[in-house]
Order: sequence, then C-alpha cells, then structure tokens
Amino acid sequence: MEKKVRVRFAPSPTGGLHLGGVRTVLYNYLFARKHGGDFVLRVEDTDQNRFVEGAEQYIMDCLHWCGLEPDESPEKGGPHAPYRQSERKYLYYEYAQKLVDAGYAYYAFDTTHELEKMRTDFRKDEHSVPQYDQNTRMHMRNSLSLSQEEVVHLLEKNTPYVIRIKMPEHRTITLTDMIRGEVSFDSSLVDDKVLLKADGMPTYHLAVVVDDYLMKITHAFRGEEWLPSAPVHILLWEYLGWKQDMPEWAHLPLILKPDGNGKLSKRDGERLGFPVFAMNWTDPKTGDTSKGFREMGFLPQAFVNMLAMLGWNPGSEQEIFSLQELVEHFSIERVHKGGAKFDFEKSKWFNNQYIQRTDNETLAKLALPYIEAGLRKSGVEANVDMDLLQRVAGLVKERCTLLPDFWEQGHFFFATPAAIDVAAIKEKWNGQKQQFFAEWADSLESYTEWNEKALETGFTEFAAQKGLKKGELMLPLRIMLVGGKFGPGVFAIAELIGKEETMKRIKSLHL
RNA sequence: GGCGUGUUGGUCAAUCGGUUAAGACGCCUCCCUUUCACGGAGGAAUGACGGGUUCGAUUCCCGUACAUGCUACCA
Repeated sequence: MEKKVRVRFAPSPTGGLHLGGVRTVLYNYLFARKHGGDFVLRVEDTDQNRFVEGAEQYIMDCLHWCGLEPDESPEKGGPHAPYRQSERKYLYYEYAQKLVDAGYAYYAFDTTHELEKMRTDFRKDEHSVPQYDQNTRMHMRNSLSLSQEEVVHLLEKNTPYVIRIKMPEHRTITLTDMIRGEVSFDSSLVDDKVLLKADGMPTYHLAVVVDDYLMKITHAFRGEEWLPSAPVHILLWEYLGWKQDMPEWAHLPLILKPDGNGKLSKRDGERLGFPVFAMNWTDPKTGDTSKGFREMGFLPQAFVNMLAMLGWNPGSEQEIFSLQELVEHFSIERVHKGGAKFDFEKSKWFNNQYIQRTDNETLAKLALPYIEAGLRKSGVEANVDMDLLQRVAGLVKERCTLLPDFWEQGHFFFATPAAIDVAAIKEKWNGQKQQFFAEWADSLESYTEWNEKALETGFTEFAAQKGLKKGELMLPLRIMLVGGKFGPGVFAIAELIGKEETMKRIKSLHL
C-alpha cells in the first residue's frame, strides 16, 4: 500500500514571512490536498540567537490569511507533537550519539578562534576558503585527531563540543529531485557539517532529517538554497538506517528581485515600493514595520493565485485559479527550475481581476475600513450606509486594483469633494454654461423619477432646448459632481448621491 | 576560488525535434466610452553565444559567457 502523503513547511521564526516562504507553503499545501495527504507546520526554532518574539504567531496568522491552514501545527497539535523543534531538543541527542557510536560522526572541541585560525592558515590562495573537511579535520581538536584518553578527559571536564558528520572520502551522492531530476555531488567536496551544537540544540541538518523521519514526511519541498547541503541529509538518512523512508525531494526555484540580480529581499520592497511580506511585520527590536500584501490592499485569493503562477503554470492559458482549482491542476513536475523575477505590476493585475469578480456585498465589507478612514481623515463623520457602499462598489470596482482605491475612486459618493479641478473646464467656461447649469439644477426639483436613465434623458433634452451641445456640458457636470476627471458615468453618480446633493454640488460651482 | 543550479521578447511564460515561436503583465496605436477604467482590435522576440548530433533543434549533447545559490555551532 502506498504511504499516505505527508508534507511539511518548516520555517524559522526569525521575522516576516516573505513571498518565497508563502509560495513554499502553497506548493506544500496544494500537493497535500491534491494527494489527500497531510500538511504539517513545524517550527524550526533551533537558533536561540535568531529567535524573534512573535514571529511564530505571525507566520500562523499569515497562513490563516492566505487560507492555507495546516493539519498539524504547534497551535493545533497532532499525532507527532510537539511541532516546535526547541521542544523536541531531547530527541536529537540520541541520534547524534548513535552516529558517533557508529563512526559516522565525531566530537569536535574546537573553539571559534581555532576555527577562524584554521580558515586562514589553510587558505591555499587568495580566493579559496578552506572548510572543516577531510583535508583539515585531522589538524583540529576532535575525537578523530585526539587519543581516546584525551577525548574522555575533555568530555569529563565538560569541555564544550559539537558533533560533526564525518563525510566519506570519495562517494558520489545522487539525489533524484522531483523538479530537477538527478543531481550528483562528490562527498569529498562537502564539509563536515555540525549536527549538534554546543548548546545541545541540533542544527537544521540533523533536525530536518530526524523530524522528517519521525513525522513520516513523504515529500520534502524547500528552497533551492538547500540543494548544496542535500548530500549531507541523504547521508544522514542512510547512516541512521532510514533510507527506505527518505522523502522525495523537490528544491523550489528562488524568487528574484525585479531589477538587478539576486533573490528578493525585504530591502528590495522598501526600495521599489512594494511589499515583500504577506502581512505587515514589525520587528520587535527595532520597531521597524515592513509592509505586507494584506495591508496594501490585496485579496488573499489574488495573492495566492499570483504566487502560484510565479514558477509554475498549468500548461494552459488559464491564469485565474481558485484555490480549489489550483489543487486540481497543480503538479510538482511543472514547477520551473529557474528563478523568476517578481513583477509587482502583474500582482496588481491579479488583484484587479479578483476585485472585478468579487460580489458587491463582499467588496463593500472589504472597502468599508478604507472608506471610514478616508472620511475621518477629511473630517467627515464616518457613518457609512452599507447599502450605498455596495452599489458604489459595483460601480467602481473595475477601476480598483487595490482595496484603498475604493476610497480614491468612490469618496465623492460619501462626501462632497474637497478639491474641484476647475482648471479642467475653465478655458471653455462661459456665462451661458453657468446659466444652463443653474437652470438645470433648479429643474431637478420637479423630477419624479430619480435614476440614471431619467437624468440623462432630462439633461439631453434640456441642453437641446437651450441650444447647447451635450458633449460640452458633460465634463463640467462631472467636475461638479466628482471633482475630477474620473469615475463612473455621471448620471449614475447623480442617481446615487441623490437629488439634494446633486443640486447642491451643481450650484456650488463658481468660477 | 570550489561545488551546485539555471539561461525563450522589459517581466511571467507555452513548446516535451518539424508551428507564421502560444498566451498574460507592462508599453505603443486604434475602437468602445463626450471622464477614468473595464472590455475589444492591432504592433513589437528567430529563442545568451559557439560547436556538434540529426533530413531537420528553441527543443538532445559539449564548451564558453552570464546569472543565481551554497561554501556559519543561520536556517
């Protein structure tokens, strides 16, 4: 019988969750759902120096916002709890010790200074950087180079030590990656990675193998930056005697900066003016806040859809996918090998597409906070009629790419425009027009039917009566009602703001 | 420097050896709209470069270049 699919997202709680991280979550989630498997969230908090308060909760909040809920997590628990590596600390030592006993790993007593010295002393030329490996390990202080008595003595004295893997000399280690196919490494070129740190915590290398085994992970997705250390992990699976249970690997491509080169970083977002994190992230130490897609006004569905298409595509022309559709169409084999430059313009396009497809009632709820904030900012009492907001949302949604645009595009429905772009009509303005509008405004009083159609008909007839071209009057009317050259049809606007307000706005224009 | 990975238009990308090399974003032109958008029509790449293999290569192989990742008691 096939093993049940189990995947995991294993972030370090060190800061905000960026695009690449969310995409890794997404691919994990899609794969799990597609194969009826489990999606586990495991927190890799083994580095006490980099631990950031609140980061774990923040990550879970991001997953929740995106609608990518894990089946097992520190919060939810599950059959393999605990899901926080710091709470699993006691587990790892046993396996590290097992490796030492079997001769696959060794104790190393070197101090930071000794390591630094080795790296300068063994420097072969200007450019090469020596590493702790088969060429240097016998020159260091470890259980391979020291006599057994010395080792025992050091251990008894409680000398701080780490446990390092002993990389074999000449082995070609091959892994079959679901995205890249076969990738080979020469074991003698890989260094003796630290497995267990002096503080008793495992490094990523040990922890990921032990936990993936214990949690019965069948498919391991992670960023491409892990590919170089994959041979260490494969060896560990073998040395621990678990080779038949090793998950299938998939190393995901990186998300790159839109301009220049390199992978996308927090800095790029600040520099180029777009978010890099899923939600706002405030560093508790510096107090600095980095913008998030959520706060910028993205719909989570659009954000997720955009991310899915960054490095994967279904092979068809379809671009808009619900999460359910993504689950149906997703295949890890169609994930790209190469990194993709992030394009914020395309992200905005996705958001606009989603806004257009969202029903007015939902949109009104989403837009409400922005409308209220806008009103408060303009000193108007924020008492928004939800019924009106729904109709407004329907009218302006195709010109909104981000949620705050609902205020930009619709503020004049809720408050008399503060700024009137008189310059737009000043040149062609004259007394005749001034009079026309004054008279039309008065005639509005007698309208029994107040709707777009009646207004337009009435306006057209009135213009004809006065011998004026309707076309010359449309822009002025818009400026009076809206304040600028934008927005939905003028008569639809007049219908919504009502008779009284329409008359008031027309009459208040003086130039 | 070493090792790994990658390279189709400005960007995301289809093509699993034979097509006029899809489509989307962005850009430009036009239509619709006497606003702005949405929507619609159209315009712009010969596939990093050089060798092979093949009747035939963007698609397979090799080299070069470039890009990118790793090279921590960080993940």
